[in-house]
Amino acid sequence: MKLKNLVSKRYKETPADCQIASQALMMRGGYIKPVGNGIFTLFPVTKRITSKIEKIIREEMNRIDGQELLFPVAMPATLWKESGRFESVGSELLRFKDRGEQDMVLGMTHEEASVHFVRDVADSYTQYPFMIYQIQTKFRDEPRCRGGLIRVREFTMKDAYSFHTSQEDLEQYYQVCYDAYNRIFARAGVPEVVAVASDSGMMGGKVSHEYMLLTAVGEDTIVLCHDCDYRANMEAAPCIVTGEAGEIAELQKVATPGVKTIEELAAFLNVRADQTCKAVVYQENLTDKYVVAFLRGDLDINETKLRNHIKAEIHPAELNENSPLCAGFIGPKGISKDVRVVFDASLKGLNALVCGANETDAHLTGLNIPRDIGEVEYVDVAKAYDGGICPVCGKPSIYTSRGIEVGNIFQLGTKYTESMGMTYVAQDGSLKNPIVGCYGIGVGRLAASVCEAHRDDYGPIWPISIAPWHVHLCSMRADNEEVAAMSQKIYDELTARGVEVIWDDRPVSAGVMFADADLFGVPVRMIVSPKGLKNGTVEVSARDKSMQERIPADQAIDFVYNYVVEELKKLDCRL
RNA sequence: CGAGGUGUAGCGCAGUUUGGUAGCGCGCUUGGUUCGGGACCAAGAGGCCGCGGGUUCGAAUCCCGCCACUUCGACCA
Repeated sequence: MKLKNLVSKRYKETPADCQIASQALMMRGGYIKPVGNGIFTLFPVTKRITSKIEKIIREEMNRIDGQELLFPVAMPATLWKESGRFESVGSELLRFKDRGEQDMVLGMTHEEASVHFVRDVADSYTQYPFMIYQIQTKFRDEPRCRGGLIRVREFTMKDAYSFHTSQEDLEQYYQVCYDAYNRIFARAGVPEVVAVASDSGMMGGKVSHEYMLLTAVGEDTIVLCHDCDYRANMEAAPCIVTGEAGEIAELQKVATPGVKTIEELAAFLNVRADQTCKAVVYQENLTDKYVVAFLRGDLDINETKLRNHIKAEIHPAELNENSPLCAGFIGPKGISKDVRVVFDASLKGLNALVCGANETDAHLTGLNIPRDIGEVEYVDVAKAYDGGICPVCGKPSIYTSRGIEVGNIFQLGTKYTESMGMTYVAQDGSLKNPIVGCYGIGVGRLAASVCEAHRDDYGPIWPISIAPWHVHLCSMRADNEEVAAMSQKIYDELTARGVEVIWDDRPVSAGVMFADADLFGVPVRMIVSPKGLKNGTVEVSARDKSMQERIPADQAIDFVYNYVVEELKKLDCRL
C-alpha cells in the first residue's frame, strides 16, 4: 500500500478537548473521527489494528474450543423482559420501537441472546460443556464518554458464554479462560495488563476478574500489594485495618459548636481521625429509607460493598430539617430507630470513640460499642487504603493504582438460565439449569489502551503483532531513479514474502515524512535515500528505538524479513 | 441528572465587550525554488459565523428559545 493512496489524514495540531495522550495521538494521527458523542468512525489504519487484535482473540478463543457465531444487534424487548433486565437495567440500554410499535433494544451484552440460542439446542448433558463467542458491535448509551475509544457508546466487543453441568466444570473452564486472556494480552503486546478480582455488579454471579491496564489515566482504582500478587478492584477489595484499640473511657457528652467534619472534630478535641466514628448517610432509591454507615473516621465508604450488603440501590442522602437525622452530629448512640444502621468492621474492638451525639453541636467521647450500644454486626464496607493489610499475605503493604478495564471474566451461575427457563436433561433424567460463565474483551478499548501504554511524544508505538503494517518504507527523493528502483524492489519482495509494507514515496520533506511515520507507529522503518544508496546502504530502524542500522542494500530485504519474523515470534505471531 | 465551558473554512483559533461587506495559522489546489526531522516564494479554492425567533436601516456581535459538542461530578455489565 502506498501511503499517498491511503484514506487518511494527519494533523500537526492536537484537536481541542483531548484529555488523554492516546486520544490526542489517535486524533492527530488520523485513527478515529468522532461522529457523535461516544461514536466514532475508525479509519482504515485503525481497522487494520483492530482486525489484528480480533485475529489474536479468535485464535485464543478457538484454542480453548470456543465456537464463533453471531447474535443480532437489534433484539425484540421480549427477550430482555424474560430475564428481567428490560426493567432492571437503566438508560444504558437503548430502547426503541419498531414500525409495528413493538419494543426493541440494541444489544449491550448478549446473555439473553445466547441463552435464547442454546436453550433449544443443548438439551442433553452429553452436549456439555461448550463455549460460544462473537465479535460484534455493542451499543451502551453511556452517560459520559471519554478518552477517545476508551469509553464510548458504540464499540466492538468479543463476548463469550460457556455452559456447564457443574460448578466444578465451570471453575475449571474459568481457569482455562483466565489463562487464554493472559495469552491474548501478552500477544497483543501489553503483558502489563493484569487480572484483578472484581465486583460482579449487575451481571450477577460470584467470582469475577477484570483485566486491567495499570495507568494513571484509568477510570478504575485498583488495590495491590507490594509483597505478594494480590490485586483487586477497589470495588471488591476488602478493607483490613491496622490501628490501636485505645484505652477504655467513660461515655461523656461534650459541646462541639459548629464542629461537623471529622477534620474539625479531630482538631477541636485534639484526637486522631482514627479515634473517631464517622457517619455516612444514604437513601435507598425509590424510598425515603435512610441508611447510615458508621466507620472509622480516617476511612471512606466503599459504596459498592455497602450496596451489596444492603442489597438495594443507594444514593448519597441530602439532609434537611425534616430528616430524622442531625446532620454533622450523627452517632450510633440514640440514633433514630427508623434508619438502617451499618457498622463497618473498622470499628470492631475500638475501646473509646468520638462520635456524634445526635443533637446539634454535641459529640460523645469514650464510646464503646459493645458496652454502649450492645452487640452489633460488623460488616466490611470501607475502602481499602494505602498501608492497609493485604487480605492474602497479611502484611500492611496495600497500595492503589488506576487502571483501564480491557476485559473481564465472570462466573455467572444460573442467573439467566433460570430466569429464562433453560434446562437440559441430566444423566439421571432430571431437568437442570446449565451453569454459565461469560467473558468479554473491548476490542477498540484495547487498541486505545495499547496506544496509551506504548507511545512517545511523536506517536503510538504499536507492538508488531497488532501494528497496522510491519514495515514503513520511506523513499527519500523518490524522483531519484535509484531510490525508486530500490524502493520498488524492497516493496515487491517484502510484500511477496508476506510482510505488510506501507510505502511512502510522496515528494515531501524529510520532516513531514518522518513525522507521519511516527504517527503511524509502524514497528520497522526502512529509509531509502540517495545518500544511503551512494554508500550502498539502506537504513533500518525500530520505532521504539531499540534498533537502528545501515544495512548493505542487497541484504536489507532479508534482514528486515528475518527481523519481522523474529519479532512476531516473540509475541507468538507469524506472517 | 448537577455544575462549568465552547460552537466562526477540513484542523487549531482571533473577531463578539463598543453592531457597519468574514479574518489569521496549518492543511488543500497550481507554478517555481528547495530536499535527512513538520522548507520557501507567488497565485488560488474553500464559510447559512450551531439552529430558530426577535431588536435594528444593518447582527458572527445585542435579546429570547432550542440544539450540539465538551470538561468535572453522579452513574456504569
